[in-house]
Amino acid sequence: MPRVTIRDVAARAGVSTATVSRALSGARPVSPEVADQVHRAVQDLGYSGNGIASALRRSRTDTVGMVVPSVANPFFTSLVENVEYALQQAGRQLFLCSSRSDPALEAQRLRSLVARQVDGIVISPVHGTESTEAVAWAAAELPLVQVDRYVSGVPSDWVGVDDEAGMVLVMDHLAARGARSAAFVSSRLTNSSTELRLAGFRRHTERLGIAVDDEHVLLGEYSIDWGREGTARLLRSRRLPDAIVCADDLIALGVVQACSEAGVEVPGDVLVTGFDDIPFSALSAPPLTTVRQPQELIATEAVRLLQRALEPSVVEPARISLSPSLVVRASTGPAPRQAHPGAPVSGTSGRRPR
Amino acid sequence: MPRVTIRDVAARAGVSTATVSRALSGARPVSPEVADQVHRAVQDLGYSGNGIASALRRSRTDTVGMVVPSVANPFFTSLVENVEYALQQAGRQLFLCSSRSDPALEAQRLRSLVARQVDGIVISPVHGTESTEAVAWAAAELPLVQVDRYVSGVPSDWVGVDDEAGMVLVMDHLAARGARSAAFVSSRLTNSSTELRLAGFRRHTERLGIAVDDEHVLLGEYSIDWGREGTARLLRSRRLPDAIVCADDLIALGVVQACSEAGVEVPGDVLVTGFDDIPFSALSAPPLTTVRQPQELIATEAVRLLQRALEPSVVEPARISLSPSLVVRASTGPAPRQAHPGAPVSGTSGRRPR
DNA sequence: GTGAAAGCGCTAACAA
DNA sequence: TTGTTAGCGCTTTCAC
Repeated sequence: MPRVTIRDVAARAGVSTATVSRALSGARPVSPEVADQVHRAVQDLGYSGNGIASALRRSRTDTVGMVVPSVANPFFTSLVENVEYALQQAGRQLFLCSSRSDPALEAQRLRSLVARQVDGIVISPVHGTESTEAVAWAAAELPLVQVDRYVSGVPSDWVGVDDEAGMVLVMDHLAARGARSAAFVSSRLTNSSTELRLAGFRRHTERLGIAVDDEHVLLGEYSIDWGREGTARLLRSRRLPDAIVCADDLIALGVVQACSEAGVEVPGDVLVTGFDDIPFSALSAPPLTTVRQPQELIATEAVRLLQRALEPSVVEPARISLSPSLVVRASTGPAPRQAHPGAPVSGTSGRRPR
Repeated sequence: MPRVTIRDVAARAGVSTATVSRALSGARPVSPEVADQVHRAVQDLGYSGNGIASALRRSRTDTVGMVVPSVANPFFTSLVENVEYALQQAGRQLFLCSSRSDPALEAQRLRSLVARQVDGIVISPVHGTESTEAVAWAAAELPLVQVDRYVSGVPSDWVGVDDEAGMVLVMDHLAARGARSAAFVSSRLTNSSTELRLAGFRRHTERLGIAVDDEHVLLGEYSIDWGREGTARLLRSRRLPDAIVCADDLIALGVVQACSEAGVEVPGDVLVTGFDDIPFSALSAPPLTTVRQPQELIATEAVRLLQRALEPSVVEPARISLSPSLVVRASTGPAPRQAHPGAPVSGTSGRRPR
C-alpha cells in the first residue's frame, strides 16, 4: 500500500502542505475551520506522518540512545526503566542498546546511534580504558552523559553513586557485627565502580583493623556463577573469613547459594553483603544485606543533565555523586524477631535455633 | 560544530557525492584508487554518515521495534536479549520500548515506532482485547510478529510456547508427586498466555481428579508481591491445597517466600510450581520446579518470521507453538540427596530434619 | 493566516 | 566506472 503523505492530506483538505504541517505540529496558528478540515482529512486517509522525514528536516529526532553492558542484569534494567520514564516525561523516546559487556560491540552501538542522529546518549561504559576511545568520540559528536560507571578523561557529565561511601556503610556495619576478617568477591578491574569499590574495601578494612588475606580478594565477573565459583575458592583456602563482601548482588546471590550448598551457614558461619539492592536480593535465603542505589534519582539526574547538554549554552561537565544507603537484611544477622515485607527472615535460614 | 556531510567528503576526494555513496555502501563497484581517496577523505574529515537521510531516501531503516509489557520481568529481558542477538546477525538493530503493561502506553509506542519507520515490529501484547486495535493497526502498516502472548483476530505471525502443554507437564508431575488438590495463582485474565494456562490447569486437574476449591483460583498480576498476597489468602482459607500452581515464576517466588515466612514448608506442607524458568527461579529457597520456555528458539523464530514478512511475497500468517520442558527442582521435592549446580537444596529449607 | 519554494543529506535512475 | 539529476516527506523561511 502506498503510504499516505502530507501532500495527500493537503490535497484532501484543500490547503497547502505547509498549512497541514502547521495545523498538526501547532508550530504556528491556523484558523479553526482549516484546522478542522485538516484533522478530518487526516482521519479519512489514516495519515500518520513520517518521523524520518521530519527528523531530517528539523535535524532532531526527539530520541535518546542508551547503552548498557547488559539487559539481563536487574540493576541496569531498573536504570533503563527509570531513564525511559524520565525521558517520556520530557517528550523523548529511548533507543536501547546492549553492549553485552563487549567494548567492540559497544563502539558499534555508539556509531550506530550517532548515525541514527539521536539527540543524545546515556551510557554506562563497559570498560575503564577500552571504552574510552568510542565514548570520547561519541561525546564529541553529541551530548552524552555517563551513568553508574564512567571512563575518565572524557569531558562529559556523569551521575552515579558514591561507591566509596557505599563501602564505608558496608564495612562499618560488618565491623559492628564483629567481623575481624573479610574477603572481597568482585569482577576484574575493568571499570570505575569496580575499582572504587575495591579501593574502598581496602581502605576501610585497614582503617577498621579487619584482616584481609591476599588470596581472599577474588576478581571474576558480575554474575551469579562467579559468586559460586568465588565461594568454592574461599572454601578451599586455609580459613574462611568472617565476612564475604561482594561487589554486586548477583555475585552475593551466588555466594549465598554456594554457602548453603556447602553447609556453611549465612550469617552464622560467615556474613555476606551485596551491592545495588536488586529486587531479588530480598528473596534469597537468607535475604541480602546490601547497598541501595538511588536509581530514580540517578535516572532523573541523568535526563536532566542531558537536557541541559542539549541547550546551546556550553557549560562545564558535571559529576554528580549520589549517596547510597545500607539495607540490612538477614545475611549479616542477627535475624530480627518479626518478619516484614521486603526483609523476611524467619524460617529461611538453615540451622538457626528457633 | 557543523556536521560534515557526504558533499564535504566528495569535494575533498574530488569525486561526486554519488561515487562517495557507492564507495561507502558498496552498492556498486568503484575503482580502487577512487575508493582509496574516498576513505582517506572520510578519515580526514571524520565523516560518519547520516542514517536519517539515508533512511528517508531508501525508505528503510534497518531497525526493528520491539514492545514488551515490562523490562523488569526477567522473562521478557531474556526474550529481548535473544531477539536483539538474532537481529544483529541479520544486520538489523533493535529499538526497544516498554509498554509498562498499559494498553494506552502500548498504543502510543506503536504509533511512535510506525512514525519512526521501523522496518518491522516484534510485540508481546499487554492485553487480550484492549491491545487489539493498536496491534491490528500497526500490523496493517508494517510487518509485525507477536511473541509469547497474542491478541486474536489480527492476521499476523505468532511464536510462543504451547501453554497447554506446559500445564500438562506441571499437572502430571504434581499428580505423580501425590497432589490430590491444587490452587492456581495467576494474573487477571488479560491475555492469551494467562487464559491458556488457566484453561490447562482446569482441564488437567479435572482429568487427573485433582480437587480445586473455587476460592483457590486467585487472579492478580504477574509479580512477586501478588504471589505473597495470594499466599496470604490461601492461608486464610479453610484448608491449604497439596499444591500451589503459579502462572509465572515471579508469582511462585512470592509464594515460596510467603510460605517460608508463615512457617509453611515447601515442599513438605505444600508443593509449588512456577512457569518460565527465569534465572532466579533456581535461587529461591527452595529452588522452583518450573516450565522452561525455549527462549532462544522463540527469538530466532520471531526474527525469521519477521524477515519473511519483509519479503514482498505475501504469505499466510504463521502460528508457531513451541514445546516447553519441565525443570524439576526442590519446590516439588523430595529433595535430591546431592546438591548440584542450579538446583541446590540442602540446608536451605526451614524445619526439615537434617 | 496562508502558500510557494527551497532545501535537510542521501541514493537510485539515467546518461555518458 | 563515474557524474548529473531528481527526489524521499517534511518544515520553514519569505512573501503576501
